Amino acid sequence: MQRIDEQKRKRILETAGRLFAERPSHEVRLEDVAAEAHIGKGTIYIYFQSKADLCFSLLLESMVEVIDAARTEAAAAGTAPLQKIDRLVHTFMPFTKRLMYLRSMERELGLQPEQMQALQEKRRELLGLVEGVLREGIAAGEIDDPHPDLTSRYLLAIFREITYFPNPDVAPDVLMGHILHVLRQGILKRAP
Amino acid sequence: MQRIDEQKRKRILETAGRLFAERPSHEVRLEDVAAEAHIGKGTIYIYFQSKADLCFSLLLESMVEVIDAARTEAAAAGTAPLQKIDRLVHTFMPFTKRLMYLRSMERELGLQPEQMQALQEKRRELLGLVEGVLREGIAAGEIDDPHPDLTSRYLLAIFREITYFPNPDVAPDVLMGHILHVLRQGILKRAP
Amino acid sequence: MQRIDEQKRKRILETAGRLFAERPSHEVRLEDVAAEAHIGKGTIYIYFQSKADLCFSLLLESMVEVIDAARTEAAAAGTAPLQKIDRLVHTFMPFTKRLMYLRSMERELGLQPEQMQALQEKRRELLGLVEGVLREGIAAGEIDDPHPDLTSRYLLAIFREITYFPNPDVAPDVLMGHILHVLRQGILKRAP
Amino acid sequence: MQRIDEQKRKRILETAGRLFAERPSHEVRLEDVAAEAHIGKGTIYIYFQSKADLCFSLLLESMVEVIDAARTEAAAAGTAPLQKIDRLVHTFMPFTKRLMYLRSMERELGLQPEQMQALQEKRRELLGLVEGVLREGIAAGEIDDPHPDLTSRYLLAIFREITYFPNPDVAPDVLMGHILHVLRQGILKRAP
DNA sequence: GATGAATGAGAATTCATTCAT
DNA sequence: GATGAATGAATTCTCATTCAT
Repeated sequence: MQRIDEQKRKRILETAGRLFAERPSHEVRLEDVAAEAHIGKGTIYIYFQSKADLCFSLLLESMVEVIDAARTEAAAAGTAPLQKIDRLVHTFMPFTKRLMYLRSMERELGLQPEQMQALQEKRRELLGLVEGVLREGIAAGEIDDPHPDLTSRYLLAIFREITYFPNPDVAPDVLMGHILHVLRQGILKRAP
Repeated sequence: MQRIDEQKRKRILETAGRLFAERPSHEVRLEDVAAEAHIGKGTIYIYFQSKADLCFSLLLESMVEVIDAARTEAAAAGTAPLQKIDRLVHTFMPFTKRLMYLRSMERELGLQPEQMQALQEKRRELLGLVEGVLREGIAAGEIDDPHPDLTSRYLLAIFREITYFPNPDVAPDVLMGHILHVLRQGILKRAP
Repeated sequence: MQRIDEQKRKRILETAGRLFAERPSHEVRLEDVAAEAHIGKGTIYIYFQSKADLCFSLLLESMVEVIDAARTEAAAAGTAPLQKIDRLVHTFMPFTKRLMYLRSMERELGLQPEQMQALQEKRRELLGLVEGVLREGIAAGEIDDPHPDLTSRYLLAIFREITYFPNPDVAPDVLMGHILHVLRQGILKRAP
Repeated sequence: MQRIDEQKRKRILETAGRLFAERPSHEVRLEDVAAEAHIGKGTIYIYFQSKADLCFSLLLESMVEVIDAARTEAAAAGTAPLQKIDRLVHTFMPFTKRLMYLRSMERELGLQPEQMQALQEKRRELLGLVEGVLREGIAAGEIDDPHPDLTSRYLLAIFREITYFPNPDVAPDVLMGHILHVLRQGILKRAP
């Protein structure tokens, strides 16, 4: 008698994550996931209730991971706020990329309201981390932002955009540098 | 594919646009489009080669429309650059909203490379308009932005984000005002 | 443009009837029905909403047919009641045989309450015909039965039984003759 | 197939009997049976070769039980034949009810010919008991029935019918009384 | 040109059965 | 012997596309 194997659950999730990163969820057949994970099709249904549940789990657990990683970065002491933002973003990127398709299909998954809420909460948590960094800067007198909640959303939006539609002509460093530049001083010319 | 009745073609496109705005493309059956447009299912295939082609056409022609509208705004003389940006964005919004689902499904459509390129080009044109406004401001000495090409992308990303995930707690005006605020002076506290 | 073809609907129903007569409904794949009817699998779904709906329609329309046929027999004037019963039964037999499997699977079909009721009603109608013949006999002073409603049920039960489990050792005529014999005088010996 | 624990085998059979009495066999998963019997799913396969074999065993052993019980009733001396019939029927009822679904699915089970024969034989045995009672009555000059073999089938058919489709409007006693009434004197009016 | 009936490829899910532990 | 995790065959229904009318 084999035991329910957390390892196997992880393996399914990883495999699914890989495939869902390559193509939209409704083009990924669970049969493919099973084949890639070297398990039987039915096995997936032992660990997940349905395809939607698999997607949801993948989404949620990925967010938990990224939030954990980000929290560590955000907690690092003695760093300038904008630098922290920089770090956070670099933490987000691989996750953002991997979940690209899944995120955009969230509506199609037919998730339960409580699942939607769980995701929503994670999203808020993530935004909260960025916002927190901004607020720290405000508290420290280093940042002047009347709406750090909105700014954090812009930041994530920008990161998503440049992750989903990467521009090969512009090096990521240049990009990131420029974002910080805009954050730092805006784009309005000011008198010397 | 005959092109007899341009009116009918438009009607199909409009109807499809409406339905694709409500739900993801693979949940919109061509039968629904036909029914709503009061035509036969087969008729769609007279005007479009396939469902993907219909989506592509919708996407492309919508972008042409929005670009036209935006070009007019961008050409309006005697307006401050950031104000023009504001105007542009208001022009984009309804289109962005309508194409929300379609955009995020672009990859699933299985478009031909030349179709992808056509869309890419339109996108660049749109970004170019925003970038142009920024460059005008730079030329006029009103704006100081080393990468107006990147800034224009940020702007569109932010507009997309706030369109896709609207936050009912923050009035659009506050939002827009804050975006412009950030653009204007960044978020870094500066000595008085 | 082909028209919705009542002929085709009938053909599907007939084909299905044939297959459902041979084996239990859940062993009959709609694909088989389609193949036998020389139509595409999807065509069935044009004429019927689901497999259950097909089964229901088959059941209901067969009952309508048999009731029609039986009504004619029952209306035939100038026949002795027990002879009428004999006739009715001969009318039922082929239908009973054909619907054998379907009847016994009715519960599995997951029919809608209103569908159940429709069938129930037809069943009552059928029983009512037999009961009616008995009541006629009662009215004519030829029959003495305190519960013709129950007797009609027994009759149908017997017919079903001998149809479902035919006994090759006993000729149908002998069987039928014996049933009528029992109905006529019971099985209790009486003094001469 | 080992036969270690006869207790366990019985428990499985009982549990299965309970579930098969509630819903058709193909809606009863062996997993359910195992769960209800508080054993592992695999254990069933130690005692039975397959689901069909389990059903067959249930059917056969239930019939053995009912035949045993009925034999006792039939052997009771000094009772009028029709009264014995009445008793027999009351013995059958719970079994008939419990096997309702299984009986009607017999054909789906894909039983081996020898299994079919075994069941057939039990069925004959059961009918034989009823027939025996009738023959006793004939021998005793109390009954006048040229075909007690057929009459016994009618009786069982009627019992099955009223068990499968019970009519809440008619009390079982009335029903049974009427059946005996018909057996006693038929339904033909006779001159006084 | 227009239509909508016909088609059939395609995918999620279930569950009897097996077999490693 | 007992278990239950693993397996994969099997089937319904959907919908883009075709084509007879």
